[in-house]
Amino acid sequence: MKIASWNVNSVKVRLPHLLDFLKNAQPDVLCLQEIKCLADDFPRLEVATLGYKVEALGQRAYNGVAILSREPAREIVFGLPGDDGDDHARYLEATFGPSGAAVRVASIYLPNGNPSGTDKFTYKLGWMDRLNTHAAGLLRREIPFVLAGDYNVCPTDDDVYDPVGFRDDALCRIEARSRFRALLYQGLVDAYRVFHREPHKYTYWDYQAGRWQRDEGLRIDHMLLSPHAADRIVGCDIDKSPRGKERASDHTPIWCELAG
DNA sequence: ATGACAGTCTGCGACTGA
Repeated sequence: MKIASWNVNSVKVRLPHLLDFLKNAQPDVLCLQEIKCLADDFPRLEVATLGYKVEALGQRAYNGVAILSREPAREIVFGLPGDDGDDHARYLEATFGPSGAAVRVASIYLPNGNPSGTDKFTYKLGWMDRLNTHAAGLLRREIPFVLAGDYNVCPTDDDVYDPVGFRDDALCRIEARSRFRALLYQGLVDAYRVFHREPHKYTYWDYQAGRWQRDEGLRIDHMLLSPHAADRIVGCDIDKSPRGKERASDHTPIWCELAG
């Protein structure tokens, strides 16, 4: 099962690139973030022509997550549990694959949290605490799962082109990094690091100041695997080709492949 | 450095993102 994740920064604008990616990468499951539209406005017919079904949690103008899949999603959860007052469309989770090799997959769009020291930063940290609590519940069920998406966290200085300049950025603050590590300490595996040890590999490059051309980016899109899912991993990589296109998203896809 | 870039709607400027 090939699972991919991509912050498309508007699914309407990125539709041609999305269709190209589905044709080229052929994922079984694709998690999307920042679709920036209502679920009813997702271009379902266009992706259906390529054989993909859509589950989406959207909102007007901002945020919004979706999961595309060849086979229908089961047992869908809309929204990250733990705060009934949270109305941001940032979390969608469902089960995919045959019952003998089922995988629970979540598409997550973790809050950015900038500027640090504001209510936005507090919201980010609270969201990460809820994600840790939710992951603990998933682990107790002993179902293989993959938490895929835009975490808005650079786990270490190796994941930032300018660690000094980003020292006080919400993406690099110790409060965010410690909560990301808490996910790892629960037993989750950073799929990319299973296969790639080298520093300065990125999934995001700012539109400004020629960051893409200079390869000055951030590694903030991650696929965290439960131990049972990690047992099955046979590959993981960042696909840089969509970022180089005209009118690209500022993020590029990451994917992993699980046996079975 | 008042900045850059890109998306959305409140729309031809303001807000958000990372």
